Amino acid sequence: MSREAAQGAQRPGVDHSRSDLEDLIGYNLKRAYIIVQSDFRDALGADGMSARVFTALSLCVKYPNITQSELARMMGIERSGLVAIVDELEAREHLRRARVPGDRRVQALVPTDAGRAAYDAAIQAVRAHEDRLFSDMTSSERATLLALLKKIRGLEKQQ
Amino acid sequence: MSREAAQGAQRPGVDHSRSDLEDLIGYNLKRAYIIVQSDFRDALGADGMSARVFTALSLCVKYPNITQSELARMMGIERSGLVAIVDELEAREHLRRARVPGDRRVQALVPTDAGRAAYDAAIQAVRAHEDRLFSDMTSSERATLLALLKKIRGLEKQQ
DNA sequence: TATTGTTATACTCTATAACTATA
DNA sequence: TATAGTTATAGAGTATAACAATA
Repeated sequence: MSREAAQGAQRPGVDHSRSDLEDLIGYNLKRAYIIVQSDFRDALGADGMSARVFTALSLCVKYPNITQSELARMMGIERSGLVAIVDELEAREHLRRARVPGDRRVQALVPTDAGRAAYDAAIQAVRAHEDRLFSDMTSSERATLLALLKKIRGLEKQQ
Repeated sequence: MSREAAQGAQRPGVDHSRSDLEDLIGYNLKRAYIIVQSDFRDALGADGMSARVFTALSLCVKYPNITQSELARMMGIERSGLVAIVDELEAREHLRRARVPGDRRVQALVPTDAGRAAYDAAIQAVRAHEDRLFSDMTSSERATLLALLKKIRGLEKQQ
């Protein structure tokens, strides 16, 4: 007899097969997030970019000459936390910190050709990872999920 | 003129208003997760339980006499990581480690009356937090989101 | 005074490896 | 040999506070 069955037997008539947790969006969001992030890591390999480095590179490619402060704000992290991310991308020679004429406080982030190529390869790998992981979900389900997640993102309180 | 507009002007005809990231489930999942977890923390207060401690207590209440190994497996974390969680719950006097007759290696986790009361209060606070945070979403949208997140949870590769 | 990038530091969460006591 | 709980340790990822350079 399994432990679960043994526990259930302690309180007859009560369904122990589902926890309160299973009804919580936060709990399900966390568990789903862990699965997807784990698969992302596997897909990009041992020396691949982490999700946050990939995100930073994506935004630098999309918005060349973005400043670190702007990038941090877009990513929802502190400026201080971005330093190590930019350091890594610079060490990989995917971008460089460029001085901006007119404001010597600012560092513009400029992707290199190698950085753009690395991003193109990475985004293909990431799309392949999602296509494979979510192959049991229909396009409609994926679109619905995306829309609902964006709705949650819209609920964020502005600070 | 905004920076985004300035950047868009650099490559006419290309829509820079949306990043590749916005189409990725993983990215949206992460951003949504951060918002919900942050609101969870605010809702439970400065000396409230963290999400993982709340989860552990929930499972202990639901499955009294669960072992630490079983609880770790249910939570998807290592046994070693559970020690600090159980330590905290024991320090709060929400549960106790009980010796099990017949196998002296095992510690059964038994919620106290105070633990059950604390859980009842916490689950109410958590439900209130989700009801408030997701008040712009219909019951149908929330149910759909839950179902899709559970579908992702079902994709986890078994180790 | 305010902002940009940076450093120092600490905290949370997690994992791996090794240990002990039991089985 | 294998398992349950534990400890030591390290690595992400994050935040806060303070600083120098610059505006």
